[in-house]
Amino acid sequence: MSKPSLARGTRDFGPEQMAKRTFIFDTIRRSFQRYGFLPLETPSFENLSVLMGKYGEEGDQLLFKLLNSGDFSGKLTEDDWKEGYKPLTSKISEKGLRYDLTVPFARYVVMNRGTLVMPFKRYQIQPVWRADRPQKGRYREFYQCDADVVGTDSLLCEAEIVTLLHDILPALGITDFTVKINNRKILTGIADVIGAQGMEGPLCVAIDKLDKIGKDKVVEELLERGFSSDSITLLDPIFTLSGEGDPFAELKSLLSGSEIGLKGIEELEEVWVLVKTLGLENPKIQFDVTLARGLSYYTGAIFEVKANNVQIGSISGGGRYDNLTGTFGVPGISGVGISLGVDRIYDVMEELGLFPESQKTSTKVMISNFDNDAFKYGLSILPKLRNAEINAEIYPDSVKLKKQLDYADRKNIPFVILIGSDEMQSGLLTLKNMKTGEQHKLSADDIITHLTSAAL
RNA sequence: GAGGUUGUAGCUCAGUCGGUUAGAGCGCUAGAUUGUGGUUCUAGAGGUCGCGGGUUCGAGACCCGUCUCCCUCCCCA
Repeated sequence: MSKPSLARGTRDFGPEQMAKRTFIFDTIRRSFQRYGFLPLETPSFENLSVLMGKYGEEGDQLLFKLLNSGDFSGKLTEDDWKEGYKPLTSKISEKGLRYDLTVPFARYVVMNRGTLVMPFKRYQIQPVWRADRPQKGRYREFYQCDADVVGTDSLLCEAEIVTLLHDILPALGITDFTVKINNRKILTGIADVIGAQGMEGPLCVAIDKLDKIGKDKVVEELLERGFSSDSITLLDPIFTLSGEGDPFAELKSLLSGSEIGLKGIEELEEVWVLVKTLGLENPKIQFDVTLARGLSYYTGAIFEVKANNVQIGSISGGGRYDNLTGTFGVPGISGVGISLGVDRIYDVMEELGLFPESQKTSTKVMISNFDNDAFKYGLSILPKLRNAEINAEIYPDSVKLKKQLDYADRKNIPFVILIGSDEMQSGLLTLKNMKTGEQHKLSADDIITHLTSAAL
């Protein structure tokens, strides 16, 4: 017999936490629905052939792989062991836990493309798993809330993602946030212009750290990653490019030699215009050339949302992927989406004290259990309360009143009905208000009326 | 995956240089109070000192391994 323990990076959610989490889920779901997204659920695990290769090399490593069931090692040879763990893994594992909701969604779209109404807008709220090393705000099991549109190139989708975020976050009480936006095409353009074609991958990784480690360290890293010093010199104006003034105009002259780079800027300008047309006042959006995001499938706009004044990573991220379904044999379906991290949003709200008070009350009234006769009498009252839509319970054991009231107190139950011989004889039950301590003798019907109208 | 750090009662934590029976606060249980919660008082229960090995006459403390928490890198929600 060993002490029970939680698997690394996982958590239980007690009743109190669940009340808060449900609040977050409900708020997000309501906004998704208001924008016309339809619900979808996909399995917790998928064939590895679906998941592998979609998140870069790093991502493949972070996939939780499921060991084949049964005699998974029966057909292995000595050589299989000697080849190392990577080839071995593919021989003993064919399935893995989902890493995000976007790839399973792409799989779903491909498999159902004949029946879907295009453009298809879906939302999906489910847990995902990553074999990461846990840290503050980083878990191995966490929920994502995704909303994606596939089957249209319209930049309205990007603009609607911006307004959607401005709907959800303030509804949760998070008012101080920044939606950072960039475009992969701009990053590609930069790589072209500085003579490092095709190297936007490593360029992104390094440039992404600018605000964290500073220009000098970024330059250092770029040199290590094989960029020539000429290229880095050409990159210089990018470093000094700030969100102020008209960064687009500045960038345009820098990228004048790159068709794709200019396209990226054009797209972003269009998004800005659409956001304004949609009537969003004081949009908290910021163009950030250094925003890169590692996920390899993004091709257009990329988003990241940061809650300000808290030490927690981004609470949301997303972007446009032109060819995600291409890897499943169906090219030409463009999609764009956003993913919100409930667990990080929870941490942010906890840190800022944003959860509304008194969500705790679940039972409104408890019937006491004085003795066997009173218990039976109470059982006849209980369904009347419930039929009147009042959350009610009866104490199951005939123990001392002290204990029963203590139970009600600790469970935050605002009212208790006391039933003894007097009450049974007269039919007038004692209703006790746990907050004020007041008691009144009332008929069962009057109690129902009173509880239905009571503010609590 | 690399580095650092933590682990003692349900919770938060003391525990000196390696030395007798490992402590406190909070919580929990019971009573003071035979039909009344929160406050108060009294009593009580509760420990494989993360786990495994080692050094020692003797280990909660020292050494090695391992797991876990938290942190940095990498990457991400």
